[in-house]
Amino acid sequence: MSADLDPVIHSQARLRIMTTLAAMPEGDRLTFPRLQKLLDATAGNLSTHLRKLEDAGYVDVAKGHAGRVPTTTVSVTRAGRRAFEDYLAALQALLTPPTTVSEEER
Amino acid sequence: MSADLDPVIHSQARLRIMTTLAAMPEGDRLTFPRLQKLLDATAGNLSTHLRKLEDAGYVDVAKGHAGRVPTTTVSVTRAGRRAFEDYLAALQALLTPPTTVSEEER
DNA sequence: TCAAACAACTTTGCGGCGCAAACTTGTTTG
DNA sequence: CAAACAAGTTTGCGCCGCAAAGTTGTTTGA
Repeated sequence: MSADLDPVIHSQARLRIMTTLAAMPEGDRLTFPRLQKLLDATAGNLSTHLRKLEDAGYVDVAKGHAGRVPTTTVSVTRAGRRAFEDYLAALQALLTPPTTVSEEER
Repeated sequence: MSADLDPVIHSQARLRIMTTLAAMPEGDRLTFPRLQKLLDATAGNLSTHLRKLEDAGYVDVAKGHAGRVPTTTVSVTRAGRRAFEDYLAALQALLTPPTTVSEEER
């Protein structure tokens, strides 16, 4: 009945990633190191989480070059924003207890 | 800096358990089967999650007898309520992005 | 009266997840 | 040219969550 929380988003780390990215104006991107610092995550950790979000189509990970140094940048996709909104709605619903439980007895 | 989400609470299943129990008046208890039905969980699943919450001191699991049938009842502890509130606060904080990121460059 | 079905849990087994250490590739500095 | 550094990625391992199977005790029905 009640929608499940998207497991791709429901995890401390990825939830923070999504929150951070979704707060930016559409189209804006963050560099990998910047995001890493913001979240205070290890690179390895961030890398694997980003991969998962990417596999789900929630973020776009692009390898570009800043000067001659290869730099990875990240942004939310439309689908990502949508999934995040859905997640928030589901969370809201979950945190609202079933309003004085229906009258089905034991 | 930002407080972490209590991992004991941050999980679809246990979050729902805590939400349900915390919505009840202090001292009220739910039977195991009732809770199981409310959450639409398997007994095994519910059992292990309750154990974890119990180990953390967040719920009180009592084995009593209804008539002559042994019945397990559950309720939140004071510590549980407190932990749940803390969790909600931490979640709120997490979902509020770092308000236009501090001016530490690159 | 005794066995078969049922109720209420608990334990087990296993696949998947998240983490940091270790590795890779490329760049700058002494 | 080597040593240190930066930016990621891959690997290995321990923990987690799930449902199937098991346990204990009770009710039903032949």
